[in-house]
Amino acid sequence: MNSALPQIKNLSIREQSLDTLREAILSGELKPGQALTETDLARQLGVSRAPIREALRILNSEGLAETIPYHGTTVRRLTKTDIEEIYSMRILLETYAMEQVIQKRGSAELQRLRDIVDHMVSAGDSGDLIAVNALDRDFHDALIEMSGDSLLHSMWLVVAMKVRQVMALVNRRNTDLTQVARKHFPLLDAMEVGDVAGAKAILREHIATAGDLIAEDWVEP
Amino acid sequence: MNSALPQIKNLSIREQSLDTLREAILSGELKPGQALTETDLARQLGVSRAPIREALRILNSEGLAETIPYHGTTVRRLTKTDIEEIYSMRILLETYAMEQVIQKRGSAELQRLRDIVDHMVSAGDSGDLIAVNALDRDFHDALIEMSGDSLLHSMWLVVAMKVRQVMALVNRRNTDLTQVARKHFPLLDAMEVGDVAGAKAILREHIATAGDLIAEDWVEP
DNA sequence: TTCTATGGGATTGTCTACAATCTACAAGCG
DNA sequence: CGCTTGTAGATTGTAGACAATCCCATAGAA
Repeated sequence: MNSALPQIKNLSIREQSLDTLREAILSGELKPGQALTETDLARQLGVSRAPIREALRILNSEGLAETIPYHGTTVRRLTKTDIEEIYSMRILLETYAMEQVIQKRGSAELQRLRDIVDHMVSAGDSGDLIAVNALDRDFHDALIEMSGDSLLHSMWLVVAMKVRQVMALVNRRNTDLTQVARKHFPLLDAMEVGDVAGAKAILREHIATAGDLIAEDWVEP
Repeated sequence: MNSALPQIKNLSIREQSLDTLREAILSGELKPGQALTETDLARQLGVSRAPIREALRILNSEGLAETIPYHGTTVRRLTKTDIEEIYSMRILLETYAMEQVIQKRGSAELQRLRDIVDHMVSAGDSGDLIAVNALDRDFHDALIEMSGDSLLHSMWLVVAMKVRQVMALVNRRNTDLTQVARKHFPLLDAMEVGDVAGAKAILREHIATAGDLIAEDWVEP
């Protein structure tokens, strides 16, 4: 049978709640320190507390929420140190992934990355900040995914979520969008010729710069 | 007040269940693939299903269990690829931690590590396999902890759990205990003189060897 | 005034019952 | 005989009620 019908997915209320809450946290809609009261959330989403509680337990172990027994759950606060640690971890995980990718020497992989960067440049030239950010995420996600390491991937998900949250919370200074995207080209070139050390250095600097800019003017409430 | 009384901790049933189940998985008592039926677990532990469910959700996001909707939860299976990825991640996280520790140049830190190794050597000479393993864990945990990076620490916990599980499941060949402990000395020496590259190489080889031995004769059920 | 109980209100923790869904196997149909 | 369809049993998913705990304001005593 060759059906073109779309998959019907009946996600549990727990999963839907989890997705909703996580998205709200990562987009900055729910701010650090904000209370996540089970009863309120249940009422707002029109469900009972049970699935909400299970979703909160998951957010807890993902490091996005924090629960004090009999007191309440809140969106986890982010200190300047947290930001620095997040970006250090990014460097560690991404440079490792990149090394794996380079050693595979797959031309298809590199082409995929080039395509993403090309799109990013276009978006940058048209001043589409949202698209640039989305494609930048795609680029780094692709790098991890192409490493083929599923444990790395699962750990990356945790870090990438925190990165998204930080990006959503920071007052983004007017960066030169046309430049941001083009910064990826030297990286691609180094990867192309199999220059592991060079590529790692570029990537490290690339991420560290972004992290420093954010950590620099990070204000905690 | 300077009381020597032990802390009274009123852990929730969820936490107690979580600890119990996690310990059972990590010790190999609950084997990969084994069913974790909520009703059964609740009956065995003498509690209701609600806290059990929450504990299972946590085990899921820790990667120790796997749930198929309306079908059941099982202890996550471990493939040979999983083992390799776990040990690769160990190398990545531990070498990073070590670099941070070396750059701190703290003599207290190094002394603490030396103490652990000394104890390990004693335990090895008396043929106490359990103690050697525990102290080896202590050594690597200490390394991570001394890095002072809390994000690194939280990610390490996940990996360290998997390592424990793997160690518990593998048929340990008769390794020379008196040798195992002493292998740590070159590492300490390199750290002492601030030889980052050397120390990293030793540590990498140290972990990779252990991982290869296990991955080599890994049999999946 | 300052310290110490004590009560109220809010929140989470737990339990039980019921609903929804899945798998496997058997019954019906061509 | 082969395929579809229905049904039973097991398991998870959800709901709502009740219990336990914590924080804070408030009243009272030294």
